[in-house]
Order: sequence, then structure tokens, then C-alpha cells
Amino acid sequence: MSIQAVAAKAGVSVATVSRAFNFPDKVTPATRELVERVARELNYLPNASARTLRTQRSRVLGVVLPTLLNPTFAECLQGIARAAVAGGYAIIPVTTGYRLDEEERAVHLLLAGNVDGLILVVSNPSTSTTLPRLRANGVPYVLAYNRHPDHPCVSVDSEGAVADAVTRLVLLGHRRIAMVSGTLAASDRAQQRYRGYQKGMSDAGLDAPPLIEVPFVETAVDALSQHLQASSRPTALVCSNDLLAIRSIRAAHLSGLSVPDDLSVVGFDGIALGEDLTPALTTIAQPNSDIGRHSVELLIQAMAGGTTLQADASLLLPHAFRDGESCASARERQHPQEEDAAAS
Amino acid sequence: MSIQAVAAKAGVSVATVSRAFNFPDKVTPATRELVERVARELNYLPNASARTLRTQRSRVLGVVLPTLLNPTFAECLQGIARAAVAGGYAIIPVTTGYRLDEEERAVHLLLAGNVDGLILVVSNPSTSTTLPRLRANGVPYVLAYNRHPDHPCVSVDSEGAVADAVTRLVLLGHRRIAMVSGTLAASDRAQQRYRGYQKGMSDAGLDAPPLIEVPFVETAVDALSQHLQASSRPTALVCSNDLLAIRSIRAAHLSGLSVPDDLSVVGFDGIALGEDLTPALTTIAQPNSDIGRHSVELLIQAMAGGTTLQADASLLLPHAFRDGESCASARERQHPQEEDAAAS
DNA sequence: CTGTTAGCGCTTTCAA
DNA sequence: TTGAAAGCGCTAACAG
Repeated sequence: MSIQAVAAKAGVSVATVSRAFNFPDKVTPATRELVERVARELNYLPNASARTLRTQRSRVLGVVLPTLLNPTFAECLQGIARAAVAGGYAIIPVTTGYRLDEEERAVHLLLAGNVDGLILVVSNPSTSTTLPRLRANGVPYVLAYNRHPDHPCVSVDSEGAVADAVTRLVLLGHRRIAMVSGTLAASDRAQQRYRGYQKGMSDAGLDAPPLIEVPFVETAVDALSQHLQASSRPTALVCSNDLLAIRSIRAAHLSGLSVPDDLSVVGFDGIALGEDLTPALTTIAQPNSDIGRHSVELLIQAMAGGTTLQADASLLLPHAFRDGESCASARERQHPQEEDAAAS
Repeated sequence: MSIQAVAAKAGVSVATVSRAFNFPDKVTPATRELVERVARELNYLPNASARTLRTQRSRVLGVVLPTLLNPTFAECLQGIARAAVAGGYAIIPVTTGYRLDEEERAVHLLLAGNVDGLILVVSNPSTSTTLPRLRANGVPYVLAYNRHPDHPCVSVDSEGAVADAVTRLVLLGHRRIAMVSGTLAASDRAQQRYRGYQKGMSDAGLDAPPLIEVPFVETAVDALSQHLQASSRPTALVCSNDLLAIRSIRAAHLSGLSVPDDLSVVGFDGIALGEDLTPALTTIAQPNSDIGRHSVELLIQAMAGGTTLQADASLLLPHAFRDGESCASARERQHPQEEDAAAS
């Protein structure tokens, strides 16, 4: 079913049919209605590829993200999807599993797929090899969750957020506060969050114990359990993401510790599910859906202006400390001299 | 950067360049290498729209699903994404929020977007208006999770699975077993699972109490709490999905009931997160990723043969009862005469 | 093995 | 306001 068929049946030229669809005011109401009626009768749908070929605009956005198995990115993608539809764009998501080679492959795939722009969550903007290429090629793109002075980013102040969270824990009387993270090298977010932790500890005049790094999902709970059974185990855990927080709570349980009575746990991300858990997850909530939405809007806006996005277009969205039930005042234990702000 | 440019620089015809890419054996090794080198130098990427326009194949699959906020579908989409890439296809996902009008809109959008085939999770294949249209238009499609004798479906035996789960609960000594579901009318899965529950209860010679229907996510926990505070509250809950199971556990907690001591909870879906929860979720696990993968493979296979899929291509994948910690033997309470299989 | 060329369906000048 | 026609980049006959 082509524009030719519609034109023939309506007794007008293909140009008129095209105009009737794309510039309704450039044809008389009569012809417009005629064309619309015939098109409907013929069940006509404009051919996207032909239009793209001609206009050099596909109205498709590529989305590169680590995984859909972390609800954070699923929520973000949902936000992207809604905003894209609203803006008249389709999206093609590709997951990378946090692997650099997959990031390259994904970008290559999408570029070959004729996307007009890209939204990406990369491991680390500084070490990414694809970002310079995108810029060199003049492909509009925006980073989500990443934060970097040289790239357009939509993110939150992870560092400040975690520092604040540490401060809260300190106010609750915690002194032995440890941080739990996935592979630190695998993501700039993890690094920023860790820096925030270090800052918070330092601000409180506390020594930061070594980072608890749990690289493998499969062994995370076991690894965490080890740490929780140590003699001077932490009384509070700041986790680099909600999934780790959930696993920490499980590790605590397996170690005979109760959350929050024996161990406080703070997550990061604000996945919706966290609110329905028992204990409800205390977490630093990012506006995941909004991060997606704003990324799309920024990108579409830039593309409408025929430009790429620059670093100064970056957006820092507000985060929120979401109070749950996985955090409580520290109970004094083997270090009674440290008790002060307990009000349990 | 077009094929023309490559041809010119390499001193060959566009046809040769095209062949070098699409049928490497149809050109001499020398010319192939020449073309490849020049293409690389020029950073050439074949134009997908032009190819699609010419071949009438876009190598894009449309995916219609209710939401990405339920990890079940996120896991499935991840499976779809991987299989699609492996098969040389891109995917365009669209979410519908379980709304029929959105399902129509989504299909329309994707068809207009030139997809070669569709994978969809619809509310109800029987009442869907878009499915007949797809078939009439000869568009290859496959349903995921849905189950219907007239359509190609990739699913599990929900009914049997739930019936089995009920049987297990009965063997654990439970008698007052209730089912929790979202809006029953909104999904054929929910209906099938409910039928399985009814069958399980009937097989055990038990009266099935009225379905606990919690239509709204926001008020689900409150609604569930109501039911759990009733005088003759159930000792076990069979939930139509894992999200509801998680909320049921929360409702139990808020009602002062402990899971599994006071209340057993069984979910459905097998979201990965369930294993990390405390208590670990007992659930009927579907192979979500595989459902996605098989859907893609079925579709690609059919399209390769130039045909659409028929109902007899349907796949019934195995489910698994995943034992967790949210289920235990019934403790006798106000009905001591009912005690029998307790071994707690 | 390689080249020439028509044409996929559409938008967009340019004329009428 | 409408139409004729070129051409986006590619593939696939067909010819050589």
C-alpha cells in the first residue's frame, strides 16, 4: 500500500497526498478530506523507511544501557519510552552488561540502524572510546546517570547524596559505617558514591573502613555474610545500589543479624519495589523515570535545532532520601563510649 | 557517506561494493579486501533505510508489553533483546500499561514503523481487536505469556502450575487458602491462574473463599491488610504474581503476622529478585528470559520462511516451583481438628 | 567477476 | 492549490 495507490484512487498526485499528511494546511480542506478518506479506506500507512531515506531523519532514538535486570534501568527505560512516544520517536534499546566492548558494539549497531540520536548509560565517560567517536561524527547524544564535565549528562549528585546519607547515619549514632559496592572500576557512579561515602566519613571525623567490594552477583550474599560475621562488624551499611542493599539485608539475616536492630542498611537508586519490602528499604531515591524523560526531551530539543548537545546542557536532578525501615539508631554494643545520639 | 563514495574511492561499481558486503564470496578476495579497506577508511556504514526500502525487510521486531515496572517483563525483554541481536534484529519496545487502547496504538505505531514482526503480551487474546488485524494483514507475530488456541503463543501452563501449588499448600496442612489477584478482567493470565487455584482447591475438596482482587497498586497493601485481619483469615495466600506476593508479605507484617509462621505466601513469575528477599520468595517460576528468547526465535524462523506463525507453533515452556522461605506448614490455630500434616 | 541501471516509497523543489 | 519529476542509498536483475 503506497502513496501512489492512494494518489491514484483519490485522483490526485502523490505530492498532494504527501502534503495532505505532512502539511494539512497546504491543501484545500476538500482535498485533504478526500485524501484522508481514501487513505483510510486503503488502510494506508506511510512507509517509514522511504520517508527516512528521503528526509534523512529516522525519528528513532538509540538507548544503550547496562541491563534491564536492575529495576533502576527498567524504570528509566520506561520513562524514556513514554517521553519518546510523546515526542514522536521510537526507541531501540540495547543492553551492554556493563561491558565496554558491548558498549562499542551497541553504538555501532545503533548507528548502523540509522538512529537520530543516542541516550546512553556508559560504564565510565572518561574511559569510553565510543563517546569521542560520537562527538566526532556529530551524532547527538546524552548520558544518563553518568556525570562528566565534558559531556551532556542527566544525573543526580551521587557524591553529595551519599555524603548526606552518611551524616544521617552518624546522627543516628553509627560509627562503624561501611560501604558496599559492586566492582568499583566498572562504573563512574560507583566511584562517585564511594567518594561521597569517604567525604561523609571524613566530615564526621570517622575512619572509613575498607570498601566492601562484591563483584559477582552470585556470590554477593556469601561475601557480605563474611563481612557481617567479623568481630568488629559495621553497624551500618551504605550500599551503592538497592540490589546490593537487598542482598545485604539477606546476608544480615543469614548471619543472624536483624535489620535494622543489629544493622542499618541504606540503599541507592530508589527502585519502586523497595517501598514494598519488609523492612521497607531506606534509600537515596533517584528520579529514574524523570532521568529518562529529561534525557529524551533534551535530545529531541537539540535535534529539533539541528545541533548536538553540549556539556553545558547537563541536568542535575534532585534526589531524595527516602526513609524506610532498614535504618535505625545504633545500639551501643562493645563500644559503649561511642553512644550518644541513641533514641531507639 | 554512501555506497557511491566507497565505490568511487575504490574504483569499482556500487554493485561490487554491495556484493562485497552482502555476498563476500561473489567477489574476488582482492576486491573484497579493497572494498573493506576503503569502507573502513571512509568510516562507511550501510544506510539501513535504503536497504529496508529496497529489500522490504527492516530487520526490526516490535515488542508490545504491559510495563517494564514489573521485573517479569523486564527479564523477558532482556531475553528478547539478546536473542534479537543474536539473530541480527533490532527491537522497538512499546508499553501499554495493560490498556487496550494503548495496545492498539502500540501496534499501529509499530506497523507504521515498518517492523518485520511483532512479539506481544496482550491483556487478553480473545478480546483483542488488534490480533485479527495483524493476521488479516499477514504480519508475523507471536504472543508471549498469553495462551490461546487460535494464536501462536509462548507460555507456561499457568493453570496447572497454580493447581500444583495449591496441592503443595494443602500437603503442608493449609486449609484456608486464598488467592490474591490484580484485576481479573485485565489479563488472561490472571484468569488462568485463578482457574488453577479453583481446580487445586476443588481437587483437595476444599471450599475456595472469594478471590481477593486488588486492582490498584497504591492501595494493594492496605486492601490486603484488611483481609488478613479478618476473623477467619487465610493461613496461606496464592498470589497471581510476585509483586503481589511481596505486597502480601508486607501487609502481613503490618498486620502483625509473620511470614511464614502465621501466613504462607506463594508468588508467581519467578522474578530474580525474589531469591534475594527475606524471606526468600516461594514462587512458581517462569523462564522469563527464555519466553522472550523463544518468541524471537520462533518469529525469526517463520519470517525466514516467508510465512506467519500459526497457532500450532505454540510453545509451552516448563515452569518450576521454586522453594523459598515464605511458605511453611500450617500451624493449628482456632481449628485444631484441621491439623494433620504439620511438621514444623 | 564486475558494471549498468531500474526502482523501492517518499519528500521537495520548481512550474503551472 | 496542485502536479511533475528528481533523487535519498541501496539491492538485484541483467548484460557483459
